[in-house]
Amino acid sequence: MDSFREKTLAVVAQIPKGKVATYGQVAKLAGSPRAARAVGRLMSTNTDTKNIPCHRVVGADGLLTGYAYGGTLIKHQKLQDEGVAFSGVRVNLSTSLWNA
DNA sequence: AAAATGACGGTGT
DNA sequence: TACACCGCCATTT
Repeated sequence: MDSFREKTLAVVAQIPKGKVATYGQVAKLAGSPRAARAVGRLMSTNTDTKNIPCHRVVGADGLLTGYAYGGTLIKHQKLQDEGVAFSGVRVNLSTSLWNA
């Protein structure tokens, strides 16, 4: 499928370890700069956690959201374990934002 | 085919 | 700075 969801999943799969991307960034790379919502929806419905590191996708301000596997706590834990810098409850985008 | 939903984002109050 | 509302896009029912 060449659907937007396939592209989105592909983009997320390209996020390097120790880095994170915002929904808006992923959506933009997928081909629709305003499809941040669509991206999040796809993650929640598909939960391709085995193939897609959705835990590396955070909000525009670095705030962790959702994560259908075990909540934001697991997401936060995984990111931190990968070397992502955290600023309290949110990711330090200044140092851990994925620069495509 | 149409309406509703959702892990967002930006702006306004 | 915090809360609320509207707008955007794609998927699902």
